[in-house]
Amino acid sequence: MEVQTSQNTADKIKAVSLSLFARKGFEGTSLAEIASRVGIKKPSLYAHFKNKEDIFLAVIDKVMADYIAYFETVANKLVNRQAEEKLFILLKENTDYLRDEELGLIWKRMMLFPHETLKEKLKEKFLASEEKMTGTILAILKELKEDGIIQENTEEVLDAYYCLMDGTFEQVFYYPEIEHKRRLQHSWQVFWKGIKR
Amino acid sequence: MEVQTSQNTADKIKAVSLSLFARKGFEGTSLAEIASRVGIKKPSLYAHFKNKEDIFLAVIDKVMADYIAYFETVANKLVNRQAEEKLFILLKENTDYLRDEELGLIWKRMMLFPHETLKEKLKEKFLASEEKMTGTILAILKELKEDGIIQENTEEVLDAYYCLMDGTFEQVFYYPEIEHKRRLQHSWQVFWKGIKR
DNA sequence: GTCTATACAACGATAGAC
DNA sequence: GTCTATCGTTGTATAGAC
Repeated sequence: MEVQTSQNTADKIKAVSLSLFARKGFEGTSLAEIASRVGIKKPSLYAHFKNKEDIFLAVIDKVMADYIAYFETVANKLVNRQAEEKLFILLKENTDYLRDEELGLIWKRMMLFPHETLKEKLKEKFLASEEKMTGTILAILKELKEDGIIQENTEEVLDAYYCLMDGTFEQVFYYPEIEHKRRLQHSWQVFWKGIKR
Repeated sequence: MEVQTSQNTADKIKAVSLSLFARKGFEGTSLAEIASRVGIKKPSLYAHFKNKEDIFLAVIDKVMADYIAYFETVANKLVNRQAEEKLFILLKENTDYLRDEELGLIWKRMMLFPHETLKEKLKEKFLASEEKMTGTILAILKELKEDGIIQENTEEVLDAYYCLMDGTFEQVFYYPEIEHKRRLQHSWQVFWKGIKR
């Protein structure tokens, strides 16, 4: 196995494109700017990718893979923790990860304004990661219920947790980190009081 | 005062543009398509607006004005209601209004991915409506606190309420109406339990 | 794999006749 | 106020030499 000392051109294209697609969207990003930032001429892009959509899909694949990999490391952080802590860590780590501007932005763009012709492909990829998340959450809720810490109505708790997650996710982009932290803390406290026995 | 029997051309342009900007964004919308849907030729647009940005700003102005007007009618619905109900109605009406696909989409786009050169102008317009909202919420919370119904920590309650609002707003776009209604109900129940004395 | 050169369509915008 | 005609630019994409 060879050691990769530096990014090859295809990877560099993907990295540059991620940044541009995140900030400017699919239509707002031109191949000319991508090529320029990579340091090659426009036609050279076609030696690595079939066309613009092909570049976009490669970027999305990487974003998804990175997110799922990150989720695995978070799941590892949860072992040997109290169930209550697990629920909070899951929430906090998620927003911390997506706070990374470019990652969070492209994630948001994908989910809210998917490019028309790529809608179906994106939805598939997204559903896989969502199922994983729900499985993890449900396991924690089961634990909490068996210990008699939270109420019995799992669906209510799960719906409220996802709403909490979506709300804090949204707010990552409006507010500076320090303010967001306070809002997250407060929202969590109310949520926790709301689901306790 | 004359009675307007049908839309004039400028209004038609704004209506068509709202729909296109909402679904395709600023860059994704072409003047050719706007003109085509209005039923005129491209250069005729310039008899009504200075350029593309000018059309976009006119659309945004209308969206904002409509939203503020709607908020007024909601505020009227609140009188003679219990404070708890007020808080819920405010939440529900807001998502109901933004559920209108085109309105909600362009609102979301504006706030999350404002067009670079229009960022400042949009922010101003948005802040005005947000202040109004916060004022209304705080008045309700004060009422609830004085009656000893909810806890004393107003900042915590306000932060959690906004998170609830942002979360349900986000979910308007993911889930079909019937599922969203259930999620809203559940999230609200947990929130309410969480802020009660 | 990278380049120059170029094709070709679509873009926003303007000129000027009616 | 609407049109035809057209400008200049930029967009994606391809051909073919090195």
